[in-house]
Amino acid sequence: MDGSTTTPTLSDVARAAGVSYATADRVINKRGNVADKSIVKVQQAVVTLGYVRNVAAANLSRGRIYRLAFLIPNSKNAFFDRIRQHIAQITPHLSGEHVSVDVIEVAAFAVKGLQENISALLDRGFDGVAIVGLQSDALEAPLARLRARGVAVIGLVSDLPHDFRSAYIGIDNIAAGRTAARMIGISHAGGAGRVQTFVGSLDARDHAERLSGFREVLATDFPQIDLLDPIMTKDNARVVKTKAKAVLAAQPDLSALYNVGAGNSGLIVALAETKAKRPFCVVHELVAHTRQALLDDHIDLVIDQRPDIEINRAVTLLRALIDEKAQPPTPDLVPTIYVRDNLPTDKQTDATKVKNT
Amino acid sequence: MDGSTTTPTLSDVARAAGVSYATADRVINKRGNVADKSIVKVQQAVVTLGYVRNVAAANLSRGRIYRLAFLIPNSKNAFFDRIRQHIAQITPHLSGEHVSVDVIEVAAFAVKGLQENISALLDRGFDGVAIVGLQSDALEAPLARLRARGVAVIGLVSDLPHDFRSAYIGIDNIAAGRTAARMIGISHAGGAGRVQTFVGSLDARDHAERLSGFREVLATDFPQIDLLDPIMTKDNARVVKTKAKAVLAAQPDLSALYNVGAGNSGLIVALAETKAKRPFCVVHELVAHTRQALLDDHIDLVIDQRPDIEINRAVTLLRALIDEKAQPPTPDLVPTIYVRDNLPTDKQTDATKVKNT
DNA sequence: TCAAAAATGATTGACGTATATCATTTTGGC
DNA sequence: GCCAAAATGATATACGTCAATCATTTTTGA
Repeated sequence: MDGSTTTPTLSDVARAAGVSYATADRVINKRGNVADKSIVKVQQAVVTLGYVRNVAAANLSRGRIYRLAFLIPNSKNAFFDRIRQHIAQITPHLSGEHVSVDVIEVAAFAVKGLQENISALLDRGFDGVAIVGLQSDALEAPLARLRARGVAVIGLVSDLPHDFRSAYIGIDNIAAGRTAARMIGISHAGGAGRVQTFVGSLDARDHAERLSGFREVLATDFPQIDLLDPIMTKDNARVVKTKAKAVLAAQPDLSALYNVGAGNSGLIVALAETKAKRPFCVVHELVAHTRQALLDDHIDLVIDQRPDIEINRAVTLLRALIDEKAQPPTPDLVPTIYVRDNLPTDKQTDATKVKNT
Repeated sequence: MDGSTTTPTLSDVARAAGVSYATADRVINKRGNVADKSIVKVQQAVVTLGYVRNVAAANLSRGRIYRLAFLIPNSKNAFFDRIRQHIAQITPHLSGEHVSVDVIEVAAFAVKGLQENISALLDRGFDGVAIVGLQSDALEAPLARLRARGVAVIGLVSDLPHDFRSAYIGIDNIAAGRTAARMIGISHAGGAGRVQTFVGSLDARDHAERLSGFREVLATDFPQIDLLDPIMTKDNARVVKTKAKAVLAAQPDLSALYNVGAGNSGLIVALAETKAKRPFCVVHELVAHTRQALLDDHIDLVIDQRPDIEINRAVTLLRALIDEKAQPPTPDLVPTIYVRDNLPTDKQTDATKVKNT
């Protein structure tokens, strides 16, 4: 419809600007030694022609590969396993597009360790880095140095100090907490109730945010539901199990239960071993055992952040940042609610492929 | 870690196979006039070297652009508006990657019209087509002809006859119906109830599937909830409104309501105008008015299929099919549950961008 | 005004593939 | 063992960009 005008090349730009190809190239690639007026002429030609450089050709020429790094906590927890696994799965496909991905394991939740790992990235020649972050001033200096070298930096799952990264990819944890509360509210059908929450640590920003969102909605929209003080678990499954068993025994009229953090395997065991009718249960992150618990009817709801999608986004975004290219509008990441009926197929066990007939 | 072995080129393959570049090329691009033993030698070299052709270089060389078409019903409904809008938004970004997208409007739900539109694609030189399909034998012949020309064909949102497309991108509608039932069940907190469903037409495969999934779960897991016979609406908002008002008046003890199909704007008006305590309401597809209805507390849940994600997938998948390239493992599309607390930002009104600092 | 410095132009060879041409070698049929 | 047909090799150009070199022109400043 709009005429098949071929996309303009840098030669076209040079011609339109009335300069040589060499000069246009010097402007585009910021090689210096160009008069200001030439720069202006080229820039104008770029906008009037709508020139956008052919990244494929550019990469072909310079033999570029995108060197990416992911800093992931070394927690042996199922959620991060899922992340690591997904990265491993896409790596071979990415190498076909000339992007290499290194996963760097970081001591979990240790500011110092993360800080050192970030500093250690400096001379490794990465083009972009995605970091499962922490909110700490101590990270600002190393991040600033990294970015000064031209490395693209984004926060993943858990954010970094805002001014020291280009973007954050992850869900809104306040919204996640609010969603949990909404669902628990719905499950009470207007009746009264009593809810117990489990929290890893309130120093973890995501936990604190979820809990505050949860409280908000419960207080505002479901005042007839009592909220007990949260139980601290350090995200440890054994702790969760012990404390959950104690609570279930002590509070037989508990109507709902929300685990803000990790350690769900302990919770699931505790619930499975309870004879009495169990409370309505909401947890976070779909992994093998929470999936199974949904199917076994030991829990009711899983709120998931779809880390696989987050990782794909991170790769795409880092590439765009490295190429200094605009991103197309991207569907939002939202806290995803799973019940036993809308589960994705289990990729680990079940290898469903697209049929290429 | 694994040594920075450069990716092998076709010249490497030729050398390893002991043939000339020209012959290797003849094999790779199926130009014919090659002895069988040469074909074998080249193919072996390909696997031992792990050669994968550099698509970027190939496209650069042949100046290829991917010509894609989307066949979308011309329904003036908000859901398809959303699809059209998303396509329009990504089009400029895609053209930067040498893919052109044409949207072709098709008379809604008319087999004949769809059939003719598919036939009309034959000589338009498309490389790939995504079709919001119908299950009808009448489509088989034109689809077969299209694919015989080497055009990649996939079903979108609503599937095509299975053997005549390479893949289907859309949600599992049985799962969607089951999910609706699960949520309605939860909202009853074990109590009894009575549910009214609204259906556009049982000839529409997606509606029929949703309803059957819905029935299944309700019968199995929530037998104490009565399911009334579905009300037919032809997906017409006015019809929905009239019938909804009638039902709400006649059945004051209705505990839940599920609209399987379209016409939600009518339903929302009917609910807004009802004085009595309204039943628990579940509908499909997040658009401006269902979003607003969630916020206004006129409905409780929206089950969405995230058409924007589906479209992105369609584009990616078509490209992979055209290039005869393997797809990386892709996160599943699942029916997404929205409450008022986990809504995505509204792209229409609210332009949140990634900050590039 | 002249030399030095700065800017510009012209040109070239990669990168990996597609595609074409033409010459040469091998094969098959009789 | 000869000829046509089939297969193969050798080679060139193009795609759009990057990166480099060298020659030439323009500007600057004392």
